[in-house]
Amino acid sequence: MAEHQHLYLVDGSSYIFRAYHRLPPLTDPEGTPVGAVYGYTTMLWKLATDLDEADGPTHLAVILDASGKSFRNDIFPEYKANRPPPPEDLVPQFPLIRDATRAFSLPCIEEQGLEADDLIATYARAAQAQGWDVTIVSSDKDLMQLVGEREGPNGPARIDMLDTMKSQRIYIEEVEAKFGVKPELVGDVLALMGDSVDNIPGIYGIGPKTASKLIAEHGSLTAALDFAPEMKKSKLKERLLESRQDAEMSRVLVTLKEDCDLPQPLDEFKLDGVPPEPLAAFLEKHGFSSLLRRLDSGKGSPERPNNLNPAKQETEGAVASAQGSRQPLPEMPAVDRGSYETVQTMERLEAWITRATAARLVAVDTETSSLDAMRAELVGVSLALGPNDACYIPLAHGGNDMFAERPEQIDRDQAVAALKPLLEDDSVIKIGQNIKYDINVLSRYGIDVAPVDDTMIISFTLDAGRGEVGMGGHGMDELSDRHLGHTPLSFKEVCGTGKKAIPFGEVDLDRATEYAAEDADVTWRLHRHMKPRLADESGTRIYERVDRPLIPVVAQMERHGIKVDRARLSRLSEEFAKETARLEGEIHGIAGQEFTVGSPKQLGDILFDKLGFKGGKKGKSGQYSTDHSMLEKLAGEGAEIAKKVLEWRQLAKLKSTYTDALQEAINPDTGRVHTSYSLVGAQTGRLSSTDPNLQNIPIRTPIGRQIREAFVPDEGNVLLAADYSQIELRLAAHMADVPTLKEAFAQGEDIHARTAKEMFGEVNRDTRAQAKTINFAILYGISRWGLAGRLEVEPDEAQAMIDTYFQRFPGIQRYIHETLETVRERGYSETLFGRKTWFPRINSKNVAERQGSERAAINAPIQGTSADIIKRAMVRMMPALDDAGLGHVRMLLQVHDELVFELPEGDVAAASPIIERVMAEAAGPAVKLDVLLGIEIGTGISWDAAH
DNA sequence: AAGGTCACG
DNA sequence: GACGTACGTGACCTTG
Repeated sequence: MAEHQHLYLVDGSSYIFRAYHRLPPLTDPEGTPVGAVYGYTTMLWKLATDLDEADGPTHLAVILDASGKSFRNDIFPEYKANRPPPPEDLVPQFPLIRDATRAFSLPCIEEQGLEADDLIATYARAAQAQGWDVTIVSSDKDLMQLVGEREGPNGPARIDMLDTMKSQRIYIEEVEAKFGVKPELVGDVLALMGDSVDNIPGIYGIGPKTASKLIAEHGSLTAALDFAPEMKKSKLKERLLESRQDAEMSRVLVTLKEDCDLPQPLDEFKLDGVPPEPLAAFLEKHGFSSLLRRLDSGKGSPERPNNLNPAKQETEGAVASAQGSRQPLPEMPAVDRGSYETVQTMERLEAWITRATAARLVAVDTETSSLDAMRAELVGVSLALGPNDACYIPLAHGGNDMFAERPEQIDRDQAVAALKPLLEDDSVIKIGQNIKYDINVLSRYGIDVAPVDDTMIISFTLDAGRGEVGMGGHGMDELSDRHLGHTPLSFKEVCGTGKKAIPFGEVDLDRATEYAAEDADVTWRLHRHMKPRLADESGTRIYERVDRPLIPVVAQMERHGIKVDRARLSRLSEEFAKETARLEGEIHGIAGQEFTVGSPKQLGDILFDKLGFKGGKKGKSGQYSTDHSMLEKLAGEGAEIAKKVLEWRQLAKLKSTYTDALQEAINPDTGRVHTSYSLVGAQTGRLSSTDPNLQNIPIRTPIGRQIREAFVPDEGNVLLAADYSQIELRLAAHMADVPTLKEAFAQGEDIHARTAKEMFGEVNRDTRAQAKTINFAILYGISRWGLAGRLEVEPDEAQAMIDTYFQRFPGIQRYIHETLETVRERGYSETLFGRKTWFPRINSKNVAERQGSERAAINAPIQGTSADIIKRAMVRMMPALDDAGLGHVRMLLQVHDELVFELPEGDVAAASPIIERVMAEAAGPAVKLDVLLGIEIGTGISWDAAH
């Protein structure tokens, strides 16, 4: 009797996508993401060592999708065209899958022009024909067409499937349960359903239910389509008649090709034990130490012989292994600026590109003529592959100076063309310090830099709040000082400062190389130093899944920019100029003298000394306070001059900060305004916006709103503004677990009115306004004096309100207490998604300092969670719109709880529900909220009109 | 460069 | 008894 043979065919490509999404984002000691590879490795381990199991494999091969187009694209060019690009930290794992397979000494099959499914089908049929049993390790629904039944001892051999992720075998019964038809009809069902991920059209409006019903009733796709004319009138009938061709083409697309040429004969798939040496080297390299120990202990197999459940069970072990096994990093040699190369020939450039491609990790820095990425000219590029292994490629030095001799340099276009494949190579990670800048500069030269890693953002993930106040502590010079004990050449030292400053393009090449190559070198070193800390300090999740994928998204928003109506701003500027001039005259008249109205010092002296109004001095400067609340108070007492100064200030502010400045900010090439978002701007994880700041455009007063009317869509388009309604209060309700608030949100109540009712028993304009103030006070960390000041009541009364609030909304007090306890103990707060913010002064002896930290610490988890949620929505937004054929919708702005889009008017109906869904569901699946996230959407021909 | 003020969430 | 009083930002103006 022939020995029983059982072939396992592993669908490698589909496995790693699922492993990526199911497993935590681990990184190896060098900082390369390996979560999916780890999952894949444990699965292979289990399979390859299951030889002795009853239903285990005697033969095994891994089948992968080859890159590039398949024959299906010849049938239908748009096949798989809608696929969003794979996640950034998954891309570099693809080549590692092949490494892992080779490490097990297993065959790894892929063929240009064929998909893994076709090879699997072909091998499965070939093995079946020889009387072997076959198990397909996959859960892909297309492959379910192959599943068959063993029809008695002499019938054809069995083909089944194994979903290792769910530890589930898929036999014919499971296929029938899923599709309502036998496996041979599954293709007919799929042809009707279509598949949005693969862009198989199917028939619009027919989903899995209708499709399987039709096929089950009529017995085949052709029969169902033939029957359509006899159906009674319905939408379904119309669609079947209209889209018959689509369905027939879809049927061809979902058909598996079962007669490919076999790249390797079946016999070579024989399992013969796993040679330990290459496997050990692989496990060692990637820090999979728990697997390595098992290998060393000679067991050769994981400890669970009976159940197939590697993924779930291995998760914790994986974390432990990736974190625990890391050896101390080798010392890096001191920075030696003399070691850097100036690359001046194509030959040398090609050599660097070849080495960088092989290294799979390269630090990149661009030198330019401007800090504004949307205007900067490329002056040079530096690369680093290791400590003191860096170069500078000058591209536009000396070009502007007609008298100096232009130093030898590679032609810029030629260099850009040569660098493009490297900078776009999926398997090479480009490290940058604030790489969003380089992405945007290079994007204007036709290079789409990806995948990327960013030392500034890694630093922010690890150390937000830890640095000195100001710069935020994530600039390169500070990081280099702090982590490497090295002070790099500063830009000032190289280019000078103030009037004597020269553009970088005029720096001589030796000096330029020292500066530029050092920046890349230092960036590479910082990456080596900090990236592994992410795993050790539980920063990987927020970095890999939120902040890092956000980089290209925000970069694109910046490149889009937003159109601004210059003429409209100019008219407003004129109006404001006239008004301020008039007011200034009147103010001088009342004061009885001329003075600078814009000087708080002079104004204070006029008001309180000359005119004799009562008011207090302020702080150490000894200057009178003249701020809004003080002027309001004086105005309330009848001071005409205070009213006029208030009005003057409003108009002067609007003119200088908005109507004048925004006109200046219009980019001459694009005609639009391109802000720059900082991903490390706010300690809580919020973005910030600069040059110009588009997150503080006026909205609260009618006069200010006129500025919003100048933000407009392109012709034929509209602006769409979508914002989270009361997101921070909703999050507070969830995080502090406040039943009353949660219920109020669930009922869709006006939350401030509800608070007023709880607090004062009565809802009117006054009590609602007070309640609103109290709600915000809670979010910001309350004090009786602060609240008293805002509500203009006595501190005792404010304290009574706080007590009532805590009583009516149990949970809040506990949240505040527990948050502070944790922060005092650990030094940092955490959002629901694990983002940390450090509070180094939380235990300060200085009371003001300490209490300030306490208030910030109460607020940070709430503000930070809200920031995490909208960031997650931003990351998912374009793929979701793309899927719906709305890839042309442009996401332009983010204002903390609001996203602004530009799209053709006709697409509003299609895009709105997608935008709403992505935003509303952005917390999941990582976090399940007890409250719904409400989204409000508006559209219009200006940003103002969209609200 | 610092302080004051005020625009936003 | 001090210390100042709501969280997070960025831009502009005046002053030293």
